[in-house]
Amino acid sequence: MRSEDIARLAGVSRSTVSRVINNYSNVPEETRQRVLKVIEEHHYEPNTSARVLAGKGTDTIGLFVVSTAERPEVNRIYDNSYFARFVDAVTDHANAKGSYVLIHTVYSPEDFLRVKQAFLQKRIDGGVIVGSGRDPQMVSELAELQAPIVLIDYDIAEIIGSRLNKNRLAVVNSMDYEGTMAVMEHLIGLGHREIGILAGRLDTYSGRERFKAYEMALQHHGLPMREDFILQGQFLKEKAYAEAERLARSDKLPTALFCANDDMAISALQAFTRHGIRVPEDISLAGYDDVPSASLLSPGLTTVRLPIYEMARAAVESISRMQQKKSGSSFETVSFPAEFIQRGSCRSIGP
Amino acid sequence: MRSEDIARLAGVSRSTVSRVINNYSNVPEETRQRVLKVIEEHHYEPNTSARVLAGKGTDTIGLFVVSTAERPEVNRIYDNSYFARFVDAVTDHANAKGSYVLIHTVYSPEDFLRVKQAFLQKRIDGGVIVGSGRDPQMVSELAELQAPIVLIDYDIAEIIGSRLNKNRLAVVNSMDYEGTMAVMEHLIGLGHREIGILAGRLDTYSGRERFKAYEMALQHHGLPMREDFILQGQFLKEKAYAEAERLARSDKLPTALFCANDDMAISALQAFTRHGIRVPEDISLAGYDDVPSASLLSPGLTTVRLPIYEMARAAVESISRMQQKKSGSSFETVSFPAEFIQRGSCRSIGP
DNA sequence: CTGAAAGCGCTTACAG
DNA sequence: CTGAAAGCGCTTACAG
Repeated sequence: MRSEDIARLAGVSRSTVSRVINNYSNVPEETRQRVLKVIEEHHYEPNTSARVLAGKGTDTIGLFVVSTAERPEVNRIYDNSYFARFVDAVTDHANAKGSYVLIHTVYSPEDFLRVKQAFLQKRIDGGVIVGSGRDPQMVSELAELQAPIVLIDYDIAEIIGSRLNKNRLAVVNSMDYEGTMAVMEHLIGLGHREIGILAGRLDTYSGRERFKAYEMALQHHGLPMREDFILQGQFLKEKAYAEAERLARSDKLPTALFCANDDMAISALQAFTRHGIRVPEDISLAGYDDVPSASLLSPGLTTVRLPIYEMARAAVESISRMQQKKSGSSFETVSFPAEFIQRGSCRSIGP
Repeated sequence: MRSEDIARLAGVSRSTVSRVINNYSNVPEETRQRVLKVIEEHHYEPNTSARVLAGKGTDTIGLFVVSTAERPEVNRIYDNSYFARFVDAVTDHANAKGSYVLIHTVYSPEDFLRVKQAFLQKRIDGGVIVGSGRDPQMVSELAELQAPIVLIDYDIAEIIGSRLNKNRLAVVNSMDYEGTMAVMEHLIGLGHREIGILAGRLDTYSGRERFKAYEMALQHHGLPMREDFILQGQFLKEKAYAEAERLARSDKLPTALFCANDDMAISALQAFTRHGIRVPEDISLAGYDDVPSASLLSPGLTTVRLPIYEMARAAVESISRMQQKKSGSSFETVSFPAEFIQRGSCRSIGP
């Protein structure tokens, strides 16, 4: 069934059918109703490819999850609490406002080609990129696409300082520095002076911010920063487990360990438990993100809630806003506050 | 940049450009290379809408998550461990074989209209439906679409028995009955004779199968089935919490409670803990699905691993297979075994 | 208010 | 081996 069939059945031209579909005002109510009736009766839906080819939007936003560090042979985004939640949140917001979401994950250069293709082949009206990390090459290639793009968790300074095309580009972050600061102040307030960190990927904006805040907090309070208390977990569960295990086997434990995300904190907890180190009795533990499991552990994990839902909403809204304004170079940026969440995994240590 | 530009630059016609893009064999190597070179240099990508309109596939599969029972005003798929994992798994498999995934969730009739539109508007080559439950109306509307469709977790008998168009329709399930049986046998083997159930949605295939197996196991072993030990949780966390709480307050507890999914088991655990009922000392608890949190709880949750990854792979492969064969009515169906996983939440009770 | 016509950017018989 | 042309199903100036 094509618009031509509808036109014939309703006794009008294809032009008129198109006008009622696209809500043109200059169609008499009587005609509109007649056409609408035929459309309904035949469950007619206009072919999207034809509409897009004729100049309409796709009503689809792309969502691209970049995770080049993981091993492609294993489960891909599957099992990564952080990414999975972004996918869900973006989908929810986009669907709620009537857009479809086109998803592709990126684990390899070929995968990245697929995201560029999604734009170049005009499959989407704009795209949200999660996890571009510190890949200026990737970001500049995306910016050249000239399509509405939202980067989630990306260093704004890097964009401002670059020769990047900032036209129709937006960045959505959360306040990782402040969030981490809250954890550190909490720990220090509880009397901890030997605080370690299980750091995330430092080629990631959030990874760097969380690390910086850790350093700053120690420095601010005149606390020592010990090399052996700095573990590189790279936001990966296995890596974090190995690092925590290494710490567990060493002769000296910090009294508290801040983990740059919950997945790593949970891995650390498992490693500690396996080595007979109790949380929080022997070591206090804090995470970041507030994944669903965080509240289920015993003790509950003290952490920071990452405002994923709000960030996803901002990203989706940003895309449609940028899509509206064809002209001018808009460069939006938002940063959402994160909420410190105190549970039982950190204890007070007396003097 | 359009194919015409490439043609001009390469000194050939659009026909030839199209032939090299589509890998026609009758293009001399020399010509092919010349065209390819121009394409590369200009980062040319053919417009998908035009290709589709001219008869090519969309290289996109739809993924539709139906969850009409939840309240739409709250977070949507976000926070539902089961659905989120399917989304991830299907995306991974589809992306790995070069397909995009178009997602839309369904919480209302309007949302369902959007999934039908995805087919009718020719946005996708086929679709995977998760959670259609026992909605014959929905399923028959989908079947009429005549597009490759895979139903996940749907009663095959209902399709066989119906006048449904089974052309290019497939069903992917897991062996819920057997999986539940394994849990029940385990419980009974541990000496439990008073076993309750926190049931899932009975308008869902898996919900019914798990309930049936529960009944059958009791019956087979001559154990009583007590009304007050049958709780309706509907696969919903809050509902499960409330029901578990009601049980906790009653004067008589079963010695073991089988929960039709892990989310509900976790809710029950929380409710019990809140009421001073210990697991497994006061009551043994088992779940289903093996969500990531299941192994993190203390005690670890005894459960059944739902083979989501394998099911997703089968669904994706099924779509492409059905898409190939244009002719004949194919009706595929697969059911994956589920694996019983013993952890610490069920204890042996002596005679 | 409305229709004929051009155009969107491809693909693929068809003819040579 | 290759090009001209028709066709995919819409939308939107344009003219009336």
